[in-house]
Amino acid sequence: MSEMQLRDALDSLKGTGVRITPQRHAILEFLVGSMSHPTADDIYKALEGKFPNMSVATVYNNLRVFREVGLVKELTYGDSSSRFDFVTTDHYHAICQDCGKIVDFHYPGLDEVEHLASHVTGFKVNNHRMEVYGSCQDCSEKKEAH
Amino acid sequence: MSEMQLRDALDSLKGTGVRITPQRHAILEFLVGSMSHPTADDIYKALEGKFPNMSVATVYNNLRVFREVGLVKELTYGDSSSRFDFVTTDHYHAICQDCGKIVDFHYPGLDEVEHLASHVTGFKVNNHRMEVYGSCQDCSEKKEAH
DNA sequence: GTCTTTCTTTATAATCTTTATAAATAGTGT
DNA sequence: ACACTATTTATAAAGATTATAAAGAAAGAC
Repeated sequence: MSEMQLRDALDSLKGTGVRITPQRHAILEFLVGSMSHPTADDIYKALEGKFPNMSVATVYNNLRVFREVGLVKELTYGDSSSRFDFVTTDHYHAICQDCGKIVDFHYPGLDEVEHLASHVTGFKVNNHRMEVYGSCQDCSEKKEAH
Repeated sequence: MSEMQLRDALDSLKGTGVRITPQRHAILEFLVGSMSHPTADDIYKALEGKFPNMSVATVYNNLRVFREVGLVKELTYGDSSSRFDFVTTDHYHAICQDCGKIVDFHYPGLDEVEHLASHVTGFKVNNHRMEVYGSCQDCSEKKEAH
């Protein structure tokens, strides 16, 4: 199924006139297969084996291209570096403040919030972002055991 | 009324054993009076006149102290630098993707989301974050006029 | 298949934000 | 006013991201 996602992504790139290079292919493939919301550097390191000469700039450039086309979302938390998430279906993130783990979860409709916000602020609202913060199961258990 | 907020904030600092220096006073005062969600550099520049010798590190250090005490929230969006928001009542942000303007708006309860997330992921959820993105009134009008 | 054009990659340096360090300075309670 | 300790300052360092220019590779035309 993730192969289908990858193929769709590649088609979508072709449709917008973006060239498909081996590096782009590999970055997309890694993102689709990754459940871990990697940083640019994670991706760079992960592909070092396959592309020993690849530049960090290439990773950043292509992540920007993917973001502009809408294939990838950039997540910015408190920590220093952005994380990147392949856009599949709408989901939100639960983030552990102790170990940094990120877990996806679904929630039906926050459209109402968009409508209210639009009404109150006069904005034309396109999308929104939401996360919940706390301690994941492992970390809460560790804390309870002192 | 913002004087009251400032006094409360200073009291709250004293209560936690944090010393009140002229720099801290000024940074808090600026944050309370500012509706613009400034960056650390904005604050630094704004106080240059009053404190010609103040170091950037002082601004960062104190913003961290304020954040740890809970007086200030750090907002990280896609752009390079964090913004800082004096915590008053719970509110959310609408962010213009064209001009960067940030407008506050209130929304009753997203507690339900926290509960669901907690149930689905096993997290102990402490808090959440939400923003809506779009075009502010000025920018949408400009776009319609071609 | 080859050519040509244009986009992309690479390597490197530069920029910008944020943090670390150590010495000098200033709050706070007594 | 004194002493203790936190804070500020100045500076340097770290880390992430972007800019630049030359070399290399996609994609379509022939």
